[in-house]
This record gives sequence, structure tokens and C-alpha cells, in this order.
Amino acid sequence: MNESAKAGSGYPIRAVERVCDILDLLQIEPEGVSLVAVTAATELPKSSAYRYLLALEARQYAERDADTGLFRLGPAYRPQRARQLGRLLECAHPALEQLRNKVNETVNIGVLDGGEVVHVAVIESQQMMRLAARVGERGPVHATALGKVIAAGMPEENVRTILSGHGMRTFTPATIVTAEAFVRELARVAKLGYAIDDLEAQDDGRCVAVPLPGLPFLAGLSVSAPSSRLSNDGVPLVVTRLKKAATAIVKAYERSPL
Amino acid sequence: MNESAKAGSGYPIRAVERVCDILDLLQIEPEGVSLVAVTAATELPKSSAYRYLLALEARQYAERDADTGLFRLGPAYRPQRARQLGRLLECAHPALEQLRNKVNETVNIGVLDGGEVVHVAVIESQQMMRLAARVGERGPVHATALGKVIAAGMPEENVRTILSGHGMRTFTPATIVTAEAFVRELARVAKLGYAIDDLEAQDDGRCVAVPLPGLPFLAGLSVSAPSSRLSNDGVPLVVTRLKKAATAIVKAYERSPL
DNA sequence: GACAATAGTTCCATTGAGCGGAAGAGAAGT
DNA sequence: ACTTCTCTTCCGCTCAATGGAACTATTGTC
Repeated sequence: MNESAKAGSGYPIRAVERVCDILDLLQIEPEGVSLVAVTAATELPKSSAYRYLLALEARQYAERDADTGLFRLGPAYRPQRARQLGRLLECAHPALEQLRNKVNETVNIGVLDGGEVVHVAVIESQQMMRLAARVGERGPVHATALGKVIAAGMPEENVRTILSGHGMRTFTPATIVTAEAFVRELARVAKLGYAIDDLEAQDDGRCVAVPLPGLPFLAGLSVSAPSSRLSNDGVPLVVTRLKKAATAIVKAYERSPL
Repeated sequence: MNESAKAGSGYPIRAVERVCDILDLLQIEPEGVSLVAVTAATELPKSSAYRYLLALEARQYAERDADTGLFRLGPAYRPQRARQLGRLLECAHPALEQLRNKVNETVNIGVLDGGEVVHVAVIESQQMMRLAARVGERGPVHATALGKVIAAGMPEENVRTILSGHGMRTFTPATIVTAEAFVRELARVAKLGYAIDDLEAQDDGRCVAVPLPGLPFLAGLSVSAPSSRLSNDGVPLVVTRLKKAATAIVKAYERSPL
């Protein structure tokens, strides 16, 4: 903490201060704290403290003990997650590049976080015209192939909670916008073993994804391309390659040192 | 991360989302990211991303690599700090209670964080009228005894940075409000081996503090009381007891399992 | 050295995101 | 049943935060 006692940003943002105050407190109270205790310690108005805690909970930086209802640090704050992710990315890299070279399109790994899909690896197509998210970019579960394969591995109840919490925004005329239709799509996905974003997130983009099973978190592997280059006819071949790469990635992860 | 895929808080706070987005990104980029990369990944306007990063840096949730200038997770995010703190609090508890019982006033441990003093342990006097901060409460370095003993252990340059970043608010007529006077006070503190908040933070409160040396972070131990009960004449005895307790605490910490 | 491009930093008029008090609901204790 | 305390919800209001633009610094190329 005093590794650098330097201070003063010149850019105080009250909300950031408040988040940090709360996270600081949760760090020094590993057994958890009540809302009243948070209020007292941070001197925030109670309703503000409550809203912040819920917002942090939604992003898994805080969680609630089921029995006591006390707030404590959440999974997002646990370093093992970062380590596990780092490990996955390391293991996956060779297979990702190989896959990218085989299909000549952008390949991605996405993981579930706070009810959204985060792109944690993006190996871009070398073509000029390409569909490519950036590392760290987030997308909704309901309109992305990655989101679909991830959601297909979750209990339906949890899927519905995510959908109602995040909404089902319409990106294109093809976007699935009702929970019922989405749940039906997930049944299809689970059966087929892969998902397609068929012009649902972008009018001219198509994406195919398969799950990465057996990891300590929900993740998927996908190929994304302009729709002109990835037709529905071409999907089966891409799926075959995705599944082969997914198998290689998971095997490499399982073999990697802890 | 998917330990609980539950989502949806009903209380989105955009600023909290933004903090979490940035922290998420920093977690998956251990070598660090540039402002431009943060901007791209989070889709924040550049100046907003910049301000958030600086605000997080001020609270040590982010830091900058001295050579590359890249932002990465800061010390506040490192679990070993929480563990070290937890360990200190555990070791200190018996000595704190004993000290509280001896002096019959509230005893505190404070640590430096983001240019302020955080109370991380507060064992309250059993008297009805008492001066007692709460765990997690923060105070300014310049007007607290804990702040003084901590600052006395820092390079003067760093002290000045803290003072200019946080300001030197006037709490009472006795508050030291210029950097020059404060630096002189610190020289006195360093020489004496203890510090007094002599009605500087509160009109009717007095506080005596000694450093806790040899810890992996800057910390101090203090006794706080209504001024009517802690006269200047009584300070030397309290200092003796504080130093004895500080020695016991540090010894216990050093002996405790890692 | 000159120029261009890019990254980082600062500023401020504007406004809507966030606020916090109050009310309501729930839980616990007598 | 009543009281007290904690947790949860709501909404009119305002000011903290915003983000675009300008400026500064750095890097790369010729």
C-alpha cells in the first residue's frame, strides 16, 4: 500500500471515490458487512450506499452471504479469476492462431461476466474487411453467438434473470427480442452443440460459436466474419474446425500447470 | 466468475459500471494497457477514460508502469494487502484490548491509503462519553495523530504531494494548515517518536499516536479521548503504554505464520 | 530539422445521471 | 400487538460528471 505513497490525481470523481471506499472496506472485512455498517464507515447516505453495493454486486465485485445477508468482496475481485483467465489465454493462443489461419476470419474467446459476454481474446483476420471486436469489449448474451452458447450452458432461470436485468435490445431486424424465443433458441443450440449469430448483432455480420466446456467459468469460442464471406452453407465446416480447436484449447488448459 | 451467474441489480449506476469495466480490463491485461486501448475496449470517450484511470490511480486501484506509461492494476487490488491487514488485525487484537483496558480510552490502528489515514481497528472505550472513529473511517494526514506518525515515516516530497493533493482543511483553530508548519511538526514527531492531535481534528478531542514500524505498509497505533480526560500532562504515560503495545503488536505480527 | 500522426492532458458550458430524503416493507425483539 | 431497527423503493431536483475540443507531448518518417 505504501509502495508508492504518491497521491493527488487532480481528477477526483466522487463516484469513483465511493466505489473505492466501499471496496476498501470490503477488503478489510472478510466476514462481510451490513448495509448499516457500510453506511457508517463510508459516511454515505444509506440509499446511496445501498445502490452502490447493488451495482457492485451486479458486476460481482460484491456479493451477499446467503445466510447473513452481509456484503463481502465478490468473485470479480478474486485474483484466481484473473489467473485462470491468463492461463486460458496462454493455452489457447496457438490453437487460436491456427484456427484463424485455417478459416481466415477473426476468432474470439468470450466469457460471461455480470450477465454479459466479454471478449477476452481476439485474433483478427488478416483480411482488410473483417468483423472484429476488441479485447475487453462486451456484448449482450441474447444477440451474440458467444452469448448463446454460454447461456445454453446455464439454468434457464439464470438466463431469464440476465435477460430481464439487461433487457433484449434490438440491434437488427433479426435480433431475438423475447425471452421465450431466446429460450427456444437455446434449446436448439444445446442440441446442435453450436450457436449462430445470424445477422442478429450486425446487419452484415455472422458469427458461429461453440462452448469451451470444463473450464471453471462459462466461456465460448467463435469465428466472426462479414456475412458475405460466411454463408449459412459454410457454417458446418466452420463448426467442425471450431469444435476441434475448442477440444485442443480445453486439453491444453487441463494439462497446464496450476 | 460464473460461481453465480445471477445478474440484474435493478440499480445500474453508470459510473460504477465504468469503474468495473476498467477494472475488468486491467485484470485481463496484466502487462498493462494504454489510454487508447482502454478507450477502445471500454468505448468510453478518451477524456472520460483518462479521468477514471487517474481517479483509480489516486486510490491505487490502478498504477502506471514507470517505463511504458501503461496502466495496470494497482496495489489496492492486490490481495496480499488484505491478507497482511487481516493478519495484523488478528495479531493486534489482544494487545489492543489490553491497552484499551489499561488506558480506558479508545484505541485505534490506522494505515495510509490513497493519501489518507484509514481506521482499520477501533477498540472503543467502555465509557459512555468517548471519542471513537469507526472501522473504515478516513481522516486527513495533516490533522490526525495517526496521520502525523505515518507522515513522519515518509519522504518529505511524498508528504508535500499528499498535502497539495488533498488540501489542508481547517477543522479547528488548532489545525495545522500550512505545509511548512506541518513539515516542522513532523520533524518534532520523528524526534519524539510520537505525535499528538492536540484539538486539531476536534475541539474537544485529543489523540496520541506512535508508529508501528517494520510492517509492509505505513501504520500507526493511537489512543483517542475527550480532551477533558486526556490532558497534556497525561500524555507521557499514554505514550509509554502505546510504545509497549506497539512493540508487542509488531512482534506478534513478525511471529505470525505467513 | 520539419512535419505528420498519435498519445496523453486540460478545460468548461451543459445537462441528465445520480442523488438522498422520505416512505414503505421486512425482520427481530419484547 | 407494538416498537425498533434494517433493508428496499421511489422520484423531483440539481450539481457532479460529462465529452468534445483544444492543447501539449511524444514518436516516427523523410
